[in-house]
Amino acid sequence: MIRTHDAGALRAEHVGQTVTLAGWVANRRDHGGVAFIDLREASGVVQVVIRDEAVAHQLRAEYCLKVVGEVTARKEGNENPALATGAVEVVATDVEVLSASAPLPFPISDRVEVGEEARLKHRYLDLRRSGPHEAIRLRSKANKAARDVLDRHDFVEIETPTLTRSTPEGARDFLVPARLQPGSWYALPQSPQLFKQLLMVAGMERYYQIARCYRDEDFRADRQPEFTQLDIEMSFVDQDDVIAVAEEVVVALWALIGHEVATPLPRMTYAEAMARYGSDKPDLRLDLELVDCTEFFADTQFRVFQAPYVGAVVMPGGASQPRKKLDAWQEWAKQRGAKGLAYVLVQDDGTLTGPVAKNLTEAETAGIAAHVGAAPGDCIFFGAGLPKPSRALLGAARLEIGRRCDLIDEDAWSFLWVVDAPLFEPADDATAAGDVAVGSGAWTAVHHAFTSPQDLETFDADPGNAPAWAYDIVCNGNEIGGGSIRIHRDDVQRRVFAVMGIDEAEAQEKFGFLLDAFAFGAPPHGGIAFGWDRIVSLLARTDSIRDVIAFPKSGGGFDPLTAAPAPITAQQRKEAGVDARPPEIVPPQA
RNA sequence: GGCCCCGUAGCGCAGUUGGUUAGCGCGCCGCCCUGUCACGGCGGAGGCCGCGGGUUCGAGUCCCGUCGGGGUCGCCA
Repeated sequence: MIRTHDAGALRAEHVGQTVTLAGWVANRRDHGGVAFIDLREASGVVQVVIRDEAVAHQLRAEYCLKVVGEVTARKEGNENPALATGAVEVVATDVEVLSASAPLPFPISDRVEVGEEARLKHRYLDLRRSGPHEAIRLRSKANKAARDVLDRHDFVEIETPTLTRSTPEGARDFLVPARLQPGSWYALPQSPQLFKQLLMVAGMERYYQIARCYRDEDFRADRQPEFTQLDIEMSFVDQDDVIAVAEEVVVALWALIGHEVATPLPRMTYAEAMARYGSDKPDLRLDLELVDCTEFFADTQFRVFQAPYVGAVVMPGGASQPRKKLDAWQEWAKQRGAKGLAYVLVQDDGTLTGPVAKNLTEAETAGIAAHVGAAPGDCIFFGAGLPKPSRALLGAARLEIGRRCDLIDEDAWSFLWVVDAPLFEPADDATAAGDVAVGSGAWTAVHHAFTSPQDLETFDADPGNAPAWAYDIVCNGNEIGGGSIRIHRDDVQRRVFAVMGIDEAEAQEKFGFLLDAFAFGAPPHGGIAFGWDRIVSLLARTDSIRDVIAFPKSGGGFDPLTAAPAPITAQQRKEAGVDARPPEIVPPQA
């Protein structure tokens, strides 16, 4: 090592020692006859005193230096309590510039706000800043914590292919041309799902992997085209076994930031989550629930409330909102595709006002505040229509109320399992809401096609009401992981495909290798996958998963650092076989 | 794909109703400075106001288009 000591580790006990340090010029204060350099490296910062003006004068920000000098105690009054090393300084006897630095595109300072575009383009500089730097280190610790837990339980870490077969899962595949078979393509895996099930057939019994996954979908705030899952699969287990292991991982992760997670974590059924919170990932830091008013308004004269579902959510103190704000709520609701957001204001004297109030009968007016738990001064928002979209709107309103009224404790950690999700949902979202008859049998898997029904005998008789062995873990309103018990019998798997409209030939074409494997004594198995980027961003308390990815992509899947994706040469095109014409596919005659 | 917001110096931003030479802070360059720690002082350089078109005597400012970024809904098991 070039250095003998870590700069950030120097303390009073080192006084008198001659040390060699190596690091970067974080800051320089040149006084002419004497100059001070804040030397920064991974361990921290220490002040270096340079008395040779000629040496000090040439130094600039982010020069990489080797410094030889003596650790001395700072004179009384010169200590810097803001620095861990603030009691000492290093008086340089020799300064060597290991590497000069060009003027920086942005300051490497924790005090200065820098735009994301600039940061990502020079991410190697951004990562010199303490915040981004620590986030990446925390991620490494999270990886280790998970590995330690799983290793303790005899899990085997196994890598699965990233060049694989395109399979019709949820999202669009990234495709890679196969040079040796022009016209044929690999797909990058959306997750190691099928491989981990094959590993169970292979008798590995307990598998895990910190796995990169690829999905070619449109961008959203916290989405990256490549992202990471902690992927886990176990044989001979039921739902409780998987949940127990997952909870151990969660406990170890949050211990990294000094938070003790109390287990077992609470559980809630999917149906309950939707009914009480209008979400399959309720944020329980917010103590506010939807109230079902369908029965209450069963005989209402108000046409808007003559609907299969009427629900409400209360905004505490919302009655005093100016008209402008109430109008803004309408805009907010319209932006989410709703017609609007009906509301009633409960005045301090208990009377009801607002456009909806005059449409209510005397009995309704008298009872509604008590029914929804509204106090004088509150605002009651209503959603009416089909249950699914109405609850979704109220669920979103609930969160918006939480934000606007500052009802969410940002320091709290709230975990829960959402269990008993339905196996299928109608494929056509227009019919998804419930009271419209769905005739075609066009069902799609809520979780994925390999999730086991809870009742293996009856699930295909009434697909819309068949519960699955599926479970999601939710933290502060974020789904941080999800899993299921899988189907291990090929006859059950074929019946599930049949409900989804995947016929034998298609099943064989897409998943033949999995179905084949299941023919050879496949063990009962199940697992879970954690959204690793999201989890680390929660631990690091960053807003975006980009902050916990070393080299993230910006919008549109563009990498500002390497400028990928980029055009390829004609020669590359030719060699890759990108333009190869596939043989004519003749559609089978019906 | 729909909607909303933002593109002005290396970075962060201001720029009035459309009106002289487009400003501020930081950074950068030069000089000065022996106890600073976001050191300080003096001086200086640096702008296709994202791009293209239009309106106008005149556009950073108004209009249309386009590109880039961010958010949001759709989508993403």
